[in-house]
Amino acid sequence: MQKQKVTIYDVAREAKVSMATVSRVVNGNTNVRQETRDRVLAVIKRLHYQPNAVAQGLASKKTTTIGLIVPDLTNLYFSELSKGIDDIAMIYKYNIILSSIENRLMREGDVIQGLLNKQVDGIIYMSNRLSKEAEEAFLRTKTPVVLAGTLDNDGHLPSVNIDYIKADTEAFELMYASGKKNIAIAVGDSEAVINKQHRLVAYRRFLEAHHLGEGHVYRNIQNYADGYNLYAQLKQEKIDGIFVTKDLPSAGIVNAASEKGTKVPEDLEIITATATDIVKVVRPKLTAVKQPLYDIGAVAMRMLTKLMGDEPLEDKKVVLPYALEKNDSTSTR
Amino acid sequence: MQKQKVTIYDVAREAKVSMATVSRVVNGNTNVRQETRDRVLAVIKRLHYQPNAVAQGLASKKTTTIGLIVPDLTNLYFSELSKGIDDIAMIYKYNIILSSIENRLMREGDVIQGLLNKQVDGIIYMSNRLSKEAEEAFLRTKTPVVLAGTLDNDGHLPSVNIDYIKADTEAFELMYASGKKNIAIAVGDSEAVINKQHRLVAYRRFLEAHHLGEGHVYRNIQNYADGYNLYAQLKQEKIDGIFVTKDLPSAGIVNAASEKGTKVPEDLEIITATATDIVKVVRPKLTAVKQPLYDIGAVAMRMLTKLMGDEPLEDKKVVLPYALEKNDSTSTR
DNA sequence: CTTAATTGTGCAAGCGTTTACAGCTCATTT
DNA sequence: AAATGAGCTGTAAACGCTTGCACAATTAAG
Repeated sequence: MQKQKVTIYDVAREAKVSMATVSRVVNGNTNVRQETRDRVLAVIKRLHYQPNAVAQGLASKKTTTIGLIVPDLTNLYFSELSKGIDDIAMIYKYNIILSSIENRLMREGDVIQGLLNKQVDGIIYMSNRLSKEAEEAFLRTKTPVVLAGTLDNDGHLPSVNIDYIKADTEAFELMYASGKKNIAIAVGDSEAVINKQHRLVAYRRFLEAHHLGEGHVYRNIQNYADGYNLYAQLKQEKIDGIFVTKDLPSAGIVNAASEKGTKVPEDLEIITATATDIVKVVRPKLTAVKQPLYDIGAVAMRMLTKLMGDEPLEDKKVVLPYALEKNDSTSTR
Repeated sequence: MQKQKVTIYDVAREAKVSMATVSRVVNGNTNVRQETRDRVLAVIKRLHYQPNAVAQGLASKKTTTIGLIVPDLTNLYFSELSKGIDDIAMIYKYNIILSSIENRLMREGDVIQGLLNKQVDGIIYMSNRLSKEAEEAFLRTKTPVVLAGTLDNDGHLPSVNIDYIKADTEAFELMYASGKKNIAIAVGDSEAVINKQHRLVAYRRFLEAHHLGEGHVYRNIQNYADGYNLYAQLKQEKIDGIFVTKDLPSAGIVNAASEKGTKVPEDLEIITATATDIVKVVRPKLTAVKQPLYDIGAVAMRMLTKLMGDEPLEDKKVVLPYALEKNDSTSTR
């Protein structure tokens, strides 16, 4: 990169004003005579002047950039969230630095430190699991942080979610209502806060409420193949209803069941916790908890803009409504 | 943001050296005595000094940040590409500024200018369609640009792709070989370079080669519903084979066909141009062109690092191999 | 033991902005 | 007519770092 072509200084010289005045014009400061403003704007246009955001960042200590921490973009759950974040960020003219924490090339703490070094004005974090080092880094820094579709253990950090316990309970009860008695749950990362402290808790409470015994918890069910392969075990353990936290494994189960002659929903009901496009592609269509992913992202970003602008937050923990979308993998009765 | 806690100046004072030396240590410059280096490193550690990347950027004119322009992250095609880019970027310690150009809140030229103002060291652009204003902006700037899974009209910009004409032809021939005579094509944006100058050209050539007449081109087939609704028309026009550029519409067609009693692949064969997870979820499984999306992204990013480091490029246009994955939506014979 | 070459280190001038603060010009008030 | 104050504009000091240049210290060569 060579020396910048046109700087604020060039504009100042051409417009016969000081850099300060040019800066004021660029930043929309009102304390500039209309006539002067017009002259400066004309020069800016003529010279194609564009402010150097890095220099602005250094001088003003604001970069209008936020960090977005995400485990896996190819997961529709996170990409939908990202879209909501991105749209609101664009409205408020923030750029997003994307930081993937999926591959273990870099420690999560270093990723966050890198963002902080770039002087981001704020951070949005999403992951099934808030790592200890991330949590510590967040509590240490003064840079605002919001969790989107993610929960921390002690609830210190601002976050946006749905009521997972309520949603899951509703799902379990739906299957129970159609007569299923051997209802299981399949989760991805069983140590993730959402699973450990919400989904699995809901499951246990459900079992107790109806005296259904120990139940069946399947862990580490992450992708299509995991679901497909899980089917054999479900059959063996005579599972007649299952709640699956991820969309792809749900599709795997359904497809395996269809191939092996198990009727869905008559012999096996399935509800998935994340309604994505997958849900309508697979046959039978999956009954699913429809999370307002886009909105979760959008609200999280809006919260972050408030925090970055030192505005007060009404609620630190925002809970958005969900819907249980009844399709063909549960009985319609 | 308050004034930075620990600056290079603090470290210099504590270590009894000049800022210049601290800077050299931080940047791994070899011209520092081991003893001095150790002393400085010790102080850095003790004070938890972290360099301010914005100041570094201003002084060095390098931000170790690249811009990534993408139309829609929830599209698996782009998120797979992004993953490849991200991984390589991380290896080379570049951060990624994500810029979505899907919503029309901002003109594409402004998005690019914003990236340039942030002094990104390079840009990777992906989109079905390289807009005129983007192309002009790219040719004007000295900042290196690489296209990933995208083509420009005149081939001036470095890019990474597969041979679409070859892949599509292979797909058409596969259907022709199983006896289909009324083969159609369904594209998303028919004005996109890839479609207009590659896929549709391949289609026309195929028709001519086998004297199949005018053929049928369906345009603007973008999502699941578009595909689902297209089925009626296919039936009416007695289409017996179709090549679809996107994955979700393909699934829509298959599902509609199954519901309406059309047998796939006996009565209707379908090949999709982009093999994503969707392909294996839908039944029958879709025959698909498997593009090496991750690799396209990775290679594009690697090319960009070379351009940013002023290294020479062996090839300006990289063409990666693809595979035609034969599944159940084409006859196995 | 001088002289030349090779490190190692500091000085200070940037990089392109923002932003107190001060000062100047006029209109308004007394 | 002097004083007050509002509205504009300029001066210059940051912001935190890199880097060319000069010079000191060390080592190698003659």
